[in-house]
Amino acid sequence: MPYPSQIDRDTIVAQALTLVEVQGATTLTLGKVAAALGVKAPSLYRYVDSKAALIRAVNEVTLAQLFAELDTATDASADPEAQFLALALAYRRFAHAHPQTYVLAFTTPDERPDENLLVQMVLPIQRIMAQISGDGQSLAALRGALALIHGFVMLELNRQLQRGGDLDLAFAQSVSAYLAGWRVVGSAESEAQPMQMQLNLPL
Amino acid sequence: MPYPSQIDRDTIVAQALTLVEVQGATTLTLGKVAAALGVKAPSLYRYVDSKAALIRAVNEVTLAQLFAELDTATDASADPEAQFLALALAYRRFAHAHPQTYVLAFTTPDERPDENLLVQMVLPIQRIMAQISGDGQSLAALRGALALIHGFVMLELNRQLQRGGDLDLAFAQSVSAYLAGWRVVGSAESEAQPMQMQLNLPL
DNA sequence: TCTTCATGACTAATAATATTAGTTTTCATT
DNA sequence: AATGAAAACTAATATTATTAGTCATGAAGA
Repeated sequence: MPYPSQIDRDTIVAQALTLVEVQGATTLTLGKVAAALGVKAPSLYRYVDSKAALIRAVNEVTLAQLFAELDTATDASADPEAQFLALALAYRRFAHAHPQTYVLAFTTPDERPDENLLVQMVLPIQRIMAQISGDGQSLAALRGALALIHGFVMLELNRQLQRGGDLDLAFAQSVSAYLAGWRVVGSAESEAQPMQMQLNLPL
Repeated sequence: MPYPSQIDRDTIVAQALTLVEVQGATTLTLGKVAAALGVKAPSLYRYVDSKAALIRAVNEVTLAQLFAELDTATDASADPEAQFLALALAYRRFAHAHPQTYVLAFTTPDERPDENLLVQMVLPIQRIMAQISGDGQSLAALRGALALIHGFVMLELNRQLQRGGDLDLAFAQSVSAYLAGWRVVGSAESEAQPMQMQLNLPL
């Protein structure tokens, strides 16, 4: 039974994603993807423009999955802070469950996914953030929140938090502290303070 | 004048670093590094074990530079919060000045630099953080601070903060908010709250 | 001065991959 | 049964990293 292997683009992307998660992104090769599908490497080119395009597709699937998880984690009944923390924890849980593909999606210098996907992903978090901080500040607060969550996860996944201690607790505490801080700033509606500090600095 | 080009390891690493910063990390090739030094690729192997080792060396230089900048930015006379913000701004300024090498140093999945270097880099920030948050929490607070700063910078460098607005301000505000939040948590010395929230969540 | 030898560069060769070009198999449709 | 498109294949090319073995240089000792 020679030829008819009958693969399609989605299967290829799914297989590549699995291989990345299992063997790491750096060792991914078109040959391996093809072999896993019972096919030779050049056959993939009928469905995928290049290895770069394949990685881009993998990254888009990863983001879509993360997006779906965040959607699942939203619970409109809870108060905004609890909702936000729930989203942060769901986000981190996803990254822990898919470390290789998460890192790949957010660090591939070129084959970054479509920006619209990122915007979409952030919607649940943004909605909630607008409730916590003042409207004028909500974009800044959102950016900092993403930075904190993404940064924490990246440091963890890159094994740069190796001095023991309870990382779950540190994450929850840091996110809580960040929220508490914006609550203060938001209610005082003083954006003068950070501005001033910025100008006071050396360098 | 044939052979004696006389290169050495430091020169090679410096040249590689320059090429990364100018042309990007993905297009770095041993051939280019060698050519820039008036030499052929195999000659590099007398000084460097492999391309991976070269990248590791580049990453260590990058971290050492960042470390030095942070040291310069510390001003013991200022109050802890101003000091911290100064460090955060210096950190971000470095990342903006060396985007390619910064990203490379923190995202190369394998050729990550020696962990001791990371610990060293963090010392100035850690010293100050211990003054701001309670001692018991200082490690957690430090981790969150690094996450926020590193995460913000990574999102910027990966062009994932594209919706306009004043990024300088957002950064300063977010760092300030984070600090303010820990001041609250620290003074209330209640670590029960985030703990509890963590357990209250859906999922 | 001549020889020798280590150093440091070189050329040539190998292996792994991505990618392209051209060929063959299969199978549905005439 | 013949044909033609679809989908796989094999063969070939280009780029790199890496290794093996060769040659030039200049200092140290005869």
